[in-house]
Amino acid sequence: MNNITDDNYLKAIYHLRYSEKRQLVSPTMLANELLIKPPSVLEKLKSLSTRKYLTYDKESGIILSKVGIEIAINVIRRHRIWETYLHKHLGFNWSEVHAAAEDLEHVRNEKLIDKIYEVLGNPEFDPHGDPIPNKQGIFPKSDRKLLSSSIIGCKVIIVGVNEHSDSFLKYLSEINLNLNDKFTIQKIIEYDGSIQLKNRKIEFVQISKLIADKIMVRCEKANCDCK
Amino acid sequence: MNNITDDNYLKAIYHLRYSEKRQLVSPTMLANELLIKPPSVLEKLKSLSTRKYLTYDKESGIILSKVGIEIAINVIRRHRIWETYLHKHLGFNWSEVHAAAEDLEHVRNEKLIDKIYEVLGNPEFDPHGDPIPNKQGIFPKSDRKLLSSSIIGCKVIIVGVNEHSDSFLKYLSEINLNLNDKFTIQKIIEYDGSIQLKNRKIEFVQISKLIADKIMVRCEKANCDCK
DNA sequence: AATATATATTAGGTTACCCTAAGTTTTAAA
DNA sequence: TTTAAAACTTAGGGTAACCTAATATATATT
Repeated sequence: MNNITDDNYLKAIYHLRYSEKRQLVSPTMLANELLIKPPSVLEKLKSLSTRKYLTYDKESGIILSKVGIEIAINVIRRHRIWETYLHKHLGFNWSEVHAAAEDLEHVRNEKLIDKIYEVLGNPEFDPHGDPIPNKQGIFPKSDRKLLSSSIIGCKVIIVGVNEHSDSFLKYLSEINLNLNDKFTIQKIIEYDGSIQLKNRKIEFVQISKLIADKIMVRCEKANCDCK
Repeated sequence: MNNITDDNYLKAIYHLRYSEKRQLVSPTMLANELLIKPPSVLEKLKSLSTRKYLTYDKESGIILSKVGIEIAINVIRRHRIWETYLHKHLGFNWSEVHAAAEDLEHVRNEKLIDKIYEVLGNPEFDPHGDPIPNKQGIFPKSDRKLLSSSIIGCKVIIVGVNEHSDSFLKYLSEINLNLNDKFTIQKIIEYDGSIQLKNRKIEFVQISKLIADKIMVRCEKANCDCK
């Protein structure tokens, strides 16, 4: 609880570098991510680099040190474990867990996080399908791909989303797309990349490419040609 | 999570005024309670009084406003609900719950606290026997008195403790005194006020006045002369 | 009452974290 | 390649929350 600001900077840097996969993380990108101004970021970077959590220079951008990565992964771990707990044990839905976890992720009580992790049965994925690192900081493997990269005939199972906004998650709930649902790809409209899906319960649903780009799936059709 | 410092000041003032029952709360008392220096307290009091959470002058001392009391009670409520949850649902013991709850009490997520309160069945007392205010801020009634005020023959049930330190709680566990245990007062040593207790499981245990002053009990002997 | 002690208060300083304004340096477009 | 736009950086400022040192005011003690 004492280093909330540190937590948030390191988490944001990690996110840009390893989730959004930017090969260079700049101060301005960080400023946008954290909704603060670049000079504030510059100042904080000095402090974080003095403490060896990262290095920064204009050519290479911001690079987390080993310790910096460890801290960031731990914050992410706490966040995702809490999200899972709120969802599974306390009846929070998809779109509610994130906000609460934003606070809970800063509570550094090892016994607490170990305990709820254990109670949950050491889950590998949170309610958005995001992987939960184990206590050693290792992320579980998964063969997820973008729904938008599916082809006709794929039998996909929804394993995650790349956007956690309220409006996005509410939309998915409205059209009855939920984590772990299975669908067959019925048709792909070439012109705009829209995708038509169906399964037993849902005879027909069409989603735009924009949406399909934010949904992660695993294809379970044997010998499918999808990559 | 945004007003952790406010929370802690208001909680400490409330505690001094209503739990320790000081009829006047002074800046120095607050400083000692919060482990900071008096000038820091004076400064913060200005801010809190500007925002109408309290008034302060040397004659009357620090007096919480209605809103100030409300906020303090809410912090206490969250703290005690979390303590209860950690104890009942997550296997934390007496001496572990306090530290974790110190952080969790600052998480202002109404749905979260409502939910765990509900899951617990709207408990009236926390694992230390302290009363949990309901959502309206009303504390449950209880007829607790100090163990040190008991007399020979009292049949007491331990309903709470007035100190939450690790060492104190560990000592109680060591001598096998736990919340809700029942004992008969066997003997009181006049010279120093030490008290000898027994029950089915424990043939003999003697505790000093210092300890007895920190244990709250309810006497269940009919027509007992104890006050 | 005089003195010692404790409390209250003011003054001034530090660090963390944020800001705006204004140059500098890149990068990209014309 | 000159110019315009974007990103980087420095300078200087503000607020919150802490501090020490020093003074003022009570409160006790002798």
